Amino acid sequence: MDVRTLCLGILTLGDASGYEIRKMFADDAIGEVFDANFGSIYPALNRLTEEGLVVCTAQAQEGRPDKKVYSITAEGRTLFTHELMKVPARDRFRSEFFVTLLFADLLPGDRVGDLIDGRIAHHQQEVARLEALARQESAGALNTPFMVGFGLAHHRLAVSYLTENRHLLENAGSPVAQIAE
Amino acid sequence: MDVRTLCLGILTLGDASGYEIRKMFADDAIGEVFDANFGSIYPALNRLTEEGLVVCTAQAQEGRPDKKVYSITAEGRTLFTHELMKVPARDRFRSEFFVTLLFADLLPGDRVGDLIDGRIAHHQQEVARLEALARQESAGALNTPFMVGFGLAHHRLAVSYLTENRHLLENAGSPVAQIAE
DNA sequence: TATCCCATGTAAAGCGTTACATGATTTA
DNA sequence: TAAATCATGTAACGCTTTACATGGGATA
Repeated sequence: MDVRTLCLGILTLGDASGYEIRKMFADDAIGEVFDANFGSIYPALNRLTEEGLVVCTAQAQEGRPDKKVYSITAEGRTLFTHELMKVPARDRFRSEFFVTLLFADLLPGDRVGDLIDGRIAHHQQEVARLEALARQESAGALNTPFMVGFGLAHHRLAVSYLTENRHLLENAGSPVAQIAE
Repeated sequence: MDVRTLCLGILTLGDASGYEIRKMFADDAIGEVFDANFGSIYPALNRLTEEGLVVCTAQAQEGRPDKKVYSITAEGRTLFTHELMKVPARDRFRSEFFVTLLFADLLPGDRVGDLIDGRIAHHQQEVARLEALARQESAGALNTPFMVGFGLAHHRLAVSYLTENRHLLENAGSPVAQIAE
C-alpha cells in the first residue's frame, strides 16, 4: 500500500484536488496512520490519471494555478477495494526518542529529564489536537471516532507511562541511587 | 539517525559482528523502535570502517565465512554521543491495518471482524514475546525494562481498545443497528 | 508588513527493502 | 530429511523526502 493507493482511497470519499488530499493527510484521521506530502501525491495523481483509475477536471482560477479536481472511476474503485482485501502489511514504527532513551547512560544527567518533559508536552498537545478533531465529527465516510479514539488512548497512555516510569532512567547510576543501595 | 548510526550505538555496548547486530534488531528491545536488516547493516559497517569509526578483526572459521567482529573507536564513540544530543526526529508510524479499518465501509461484513480478531491475536503474541524478553533481563547497557514496559503497555492497550470499540465498526450501517435506532 | 494559505509541479538525493548468491552445521 | 542457524555480501528496485520553482490572496 503506497501513496498512490491511498490517494485512490481518499477519492472514494469524494472528489478532491491534490492540495486537498494533502490537507487530509495533515489534518484528518488518516494522517494518524499514514503520511504523504506533495512530492508523492502529485506524481501519484498523474499516474492514476494515466492508468484511467481517476479522471481530472481543471477548474480555472484567477491568480493561481488551475485547481485540478480528481474523481475516481469505476475501475479505480474496484482496484481500491481489492487492495483493501489484501492482508495488511505489518505496522512500521520508528522512534528516535526511544532510541535516545535506550542509550540514556551515555547522556548528561539533565538531558534525559528534559527529553522526557518535552515528550510529555508533545503527547499532551496531541491529546488536545485529537480532542478537537473528535469534536469536528467532520466529513467523509472515514471511521474517524474509532481511529481518533485509538490515538487519544495511545497518547494518554504515553503521558502516564512516562510520568510513572521516568525514574527508571533518571536515577540510573546517579550517586544518590548508588548511596541508597 | 540512520542504520549506520544505530550500528555505532550497538557497538558502544560491546564488540559484535554484522550478524549479531542484526539479531539485536530482531530480538532485543531496540528492535521495538528501529528496524534494520542485512542489506543495510553490512554496507553500514563497511562505511563505518572506512571512516575510522569502527575497526574490524576477522576471525577465521571453518565451513563458513570469516566472522568479522567490529569494535567502536574513540572517534566513533564521540560521534555517537553527539548524535544522541541532537533533537530526535519525530516518530514515524504507518499502519495498513488501521488504513483498512478507516475504509471498513467498503469491506464485506465479516472481513472487519476477522481483521480485528487477527490483530488482537497479534498483540497478544507480542505481549507474550515481550514478557519473555523482560524475564531475560539480558546483556547490554540498553535500558530494556523501560522500553519493554512501554511495549507491553502499548500492546495491552491495543487489545483492550480493540475489544471494547470494535462495535463502532462492526455494527456500522448493518440492518440490526438501523432497526435499533 | 509579514506570515500563512492556496495551488501545482519537478528533480535529485537518500534510504531501505528485497532478492539473489553461497554453503556448512545444528536441531527437530 | 527438512528446516533453522550461522555468516557475509551485492545489486536493483522502489518509495519518500527534500529542495527548488512560482506567485497571488487573505489574515493578523
